[in-house]
Amino acid sequence: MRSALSPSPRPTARDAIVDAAIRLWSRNPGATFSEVALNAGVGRATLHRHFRNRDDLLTVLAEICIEETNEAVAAAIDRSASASRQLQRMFEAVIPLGDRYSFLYRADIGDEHTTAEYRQQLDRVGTLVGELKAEGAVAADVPTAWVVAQIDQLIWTAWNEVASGRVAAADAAHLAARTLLHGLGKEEQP
Amino acid sequence: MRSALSPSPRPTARDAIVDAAIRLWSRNPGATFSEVALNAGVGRATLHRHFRNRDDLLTVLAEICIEETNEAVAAAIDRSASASRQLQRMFEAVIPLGDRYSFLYRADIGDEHTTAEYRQQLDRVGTLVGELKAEGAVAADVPTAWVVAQIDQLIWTAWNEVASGRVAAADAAHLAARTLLHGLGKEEQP
DNA sequence: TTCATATGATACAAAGATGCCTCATACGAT
DNA sequence: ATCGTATGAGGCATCTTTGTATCATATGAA
Repeated sequence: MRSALSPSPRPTARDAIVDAAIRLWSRNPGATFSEVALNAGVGRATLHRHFRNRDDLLTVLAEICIEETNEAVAAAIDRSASASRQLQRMFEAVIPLGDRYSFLYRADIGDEHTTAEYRQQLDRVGTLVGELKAEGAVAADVPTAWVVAQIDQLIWTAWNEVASGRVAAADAAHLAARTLLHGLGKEEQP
Repeated sequence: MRSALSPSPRPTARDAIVDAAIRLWSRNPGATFSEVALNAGVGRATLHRHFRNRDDLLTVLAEICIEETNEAVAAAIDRSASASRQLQRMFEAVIPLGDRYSFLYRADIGDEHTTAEYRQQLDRVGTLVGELKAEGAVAADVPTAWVVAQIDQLIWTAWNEVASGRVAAADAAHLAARTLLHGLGKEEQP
């Protein structure tokens, strides 16, 4: 009998499927189950054994994404630092993840639990925005929802520009933070 | 015989299809041809008479979008004004169009001509960015590609925030321009 | 009225995706 | 070595979508 600590007996197949699905659906959201199985190097039957249907797999992917993002953010954030510093660290931690999870932007997740967790992530960003405002880094008259939307978009835009080679990976996080806080005009205090 | 000026004899059906497809695919990009036909109030056969297949319809929609966007921008831009002013006017003109054409963001257009025209639109924005830099409204050290990407994203983000009621429609364009040029930090010169 | 054309309803075949099943096999734990 | 389990290959029935064709009808122009 296997240890109670590893609920999945042979995780290789499952992991291969998850990886293949992420890789494949990033380029083609309509890729079929057969293609995913082929790309994962497993039989289509095996895929159905692990994931009942498309939505099931998609939900699992979304939850993995959310979990990994939470971990990355938690590891990067230093709550004793200034809010601006936290913002910068968050950009650094999350932008590289865009590579793995950009496809979720086009997919629509039906699962309630997943969407709830996503909303919770946005809420946490909202809290950070509140701190940014309190700190004076963000103007109080700007709607918080607008700032949150900008942060969200900046992450994907930054990843996209890095992925297409138009912006250096090392610059992305700083560029994103600068864009949000100071805009792209000439800096008054260099 | 019909006038040579109107190549489409009875434009109502075609227009109804286009409208329905835009409306439907905005919410569900995977909506079927039958659904589009039903929603347009025409038979599925009629739909096939006007558009050979899905890609055909999608390409036409994309071209309509590009055309309308070009017209809106052309009508709004006053080339004798400052680049900053032109940017603001462009935001004003284009943000409301997001309502009609947001679904194109998730669709992938295979048609070469269409993608070429889209790239051309981005090039025009790039030119405007060049003028913004020359004018000193945008810092010279920021990659032009980054600025273009920001403008592109701002349009959709702005529309989305307006559509969801979190930001007033009247504020959107100004907020977008401010975000891009000055960021969301406290303004040094109020 | 008469005629051409667009349309709606319907049917049909082809293709693809999906979900489920079976069976022989390879692998790991014991 | 043995046993249990996951897997791969393949088959199969079903469902949906798609593209096409047919035919009767409505509409608009002459």
